Amino acid sequence: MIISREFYARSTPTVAVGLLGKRLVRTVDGISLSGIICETEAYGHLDDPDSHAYRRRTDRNAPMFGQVGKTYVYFVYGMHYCFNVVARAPDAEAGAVLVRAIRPERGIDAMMQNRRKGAAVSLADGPAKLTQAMRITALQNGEDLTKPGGIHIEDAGIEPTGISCRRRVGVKTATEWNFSYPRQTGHHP
DNA sequence: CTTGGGATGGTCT
DNA sequence: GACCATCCCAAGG
Repeated sequence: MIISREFYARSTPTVAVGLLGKRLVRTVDGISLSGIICETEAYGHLDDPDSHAYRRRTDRNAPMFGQVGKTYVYFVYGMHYCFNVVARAPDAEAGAVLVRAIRPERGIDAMMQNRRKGAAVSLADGPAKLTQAMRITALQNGEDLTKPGGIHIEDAGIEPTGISCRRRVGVKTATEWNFSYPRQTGHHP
């Protein structure tokens, strides 16, 4: 079942937690790539100095102010893309959830090729590794995640346990808006 | 295990 | 001109 738009019309941290255990599905070249979301990070608006949307609306961060349930993909460090889901409460102006890690399910061979890796380890356990494995680029910016097509998110019937909240990675603000849950056996993710 | 540096370019000041 | 919501590899404990 594809997740409907109402799911994304709640507070950004709530959606960040809610996305844990959901399945990210991407179809490219007729091949289905999928994985279970296991780490997310919430980014707000005026309440969040480290958010792209903190200062004002610009061409780049415009998706964070747009319709919820769509993607916000941006380019960083001159070579990487990060994949976000636009989500915010009805009374909020901007917000998005960075998906930092998935546990690959289908299309692992294709993901290894996309990542140029010979082994299925650490395929998508980082924001830029994830986009590389799933071939997500700026072309996917603004796509609707609530409809079948190139990319969508669906319920996987998983109820994550042992969710931990930590400070976000790579930013200054001490907001505990990073959410993850461990796999049943082994380490993170 | 941890630390440090290079790659590489768009965005905002 | 500085700053990145990063990754990878090499070197050191």
